[in-house]
Amino acid sequence: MVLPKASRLRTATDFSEVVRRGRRASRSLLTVHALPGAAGVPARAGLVVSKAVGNSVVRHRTSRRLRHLLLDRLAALPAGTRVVVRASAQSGSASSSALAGDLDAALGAALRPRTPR
RNA sequence: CGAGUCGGCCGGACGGUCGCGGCACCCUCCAGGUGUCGAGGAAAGUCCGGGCUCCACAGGGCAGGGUGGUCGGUAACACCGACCCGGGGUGACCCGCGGGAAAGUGCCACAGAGAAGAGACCGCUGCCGUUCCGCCCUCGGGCGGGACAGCAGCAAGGGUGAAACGGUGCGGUAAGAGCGCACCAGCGCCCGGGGUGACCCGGGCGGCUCGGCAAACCCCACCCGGAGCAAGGUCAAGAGGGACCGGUCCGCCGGUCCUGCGCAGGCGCUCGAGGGCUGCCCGCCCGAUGCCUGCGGGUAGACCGCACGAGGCCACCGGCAACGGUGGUCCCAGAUGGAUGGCCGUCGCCCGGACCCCGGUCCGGCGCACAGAACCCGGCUUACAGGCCGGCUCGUCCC
Repeated sequence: MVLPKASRLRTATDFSEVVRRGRRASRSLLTVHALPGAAGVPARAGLVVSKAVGNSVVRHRTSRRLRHLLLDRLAALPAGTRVVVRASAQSGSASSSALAGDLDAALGAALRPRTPR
């Protein structure tokens, strides 16, 4: 999809594990699933952009935008964390800056410990 | 110059910055570095045709499907070219699911009397009768005209319809009719000429005349085996079982190697289960550590296929053309949770508004199409903001 090979989720097992067991946080344009993992391996991420988002051209443009946004943020995540970002139906018509806002907000919420303070 | 017609092409440009994938080289591999390449005319719809792969060979008949003017082009086609025929246009040119309706069956709504060897509603004509009017009269009647009823004849005219069983004229008749004749149209047959052919041109004869739908069944000619790159192949892994080694609290735990899942039921091993050759029949092939069913469990990874090809460009030659031949030259995406990009700026184009000496300036705009390769080619079809170029035709004006 996206990033350097080492930073991608590449198997269906990875995806279903993160989506099922990870912490979830939603904003209007997207949903973030995050699952902490063992230190030592780099953080990895994957995208889910369904047909609801639009036709092939729209889907690819959306995932490219999300990919570049994700790339900037991946280094800041705790090592071993696995993240799945799901684009919502409205994301197809959203600008990059709007996507960035929602991504930051959702990522922050998903990474916060389950019992804050 | 205006109007039109046909065809070809482009489909944002430049810069900054941060990134991704393939290949080559450097480096011991990874990482990293350098260089280089990286979406479309439709990549789309997946509608045809092929290459390629597997099904033993890719067989016969029936069924089924497809194509449908002719001659070419091609690997092939439902595609392309030229031509023929029919229709439209002054013309360039356009349109066409373009074999057979005289082999058979069927259908032809509504309207209409009648819709295929049909029909008689209005109408036209004759005969007979009733009745009315006019005239003549030797008062018995006669002649002429109208209306109505019956019988018979007709199909010219009206009317219905998308379509009504040839058209015009003359003869003919009670009225008419291809009933007869002339010419024309159509159909069939024959002869001559031209063309590879569809077909065209000319002449003669015939009976007079025959409707449309084949994207209704059907008939004729020709073509078609099936599945598809998740094709197909190599390797790894795996549940279970076995052997060995080590540890042990004697329950077991860990490691290495070999094999490549277990259980139940059924059918079979040349007198053959089952499978393959699309369906059926024939014919044929494979076939025993096998096949089928149920239950439980495991693996869902890597590589090859996979990008040098019916390839692009240029020149010359052959051909009206589609296209072919020869020579030169170039290497041009290859991902696999899926690269080919994100953000910013300048310019260009478009839309709206304002100013303004009709051409510019300024401001605003989430305005700049359709759309993203997935085994590869040849087509078709569909979508598309805006723009460029050329051929030809008609009209007008000037030389």
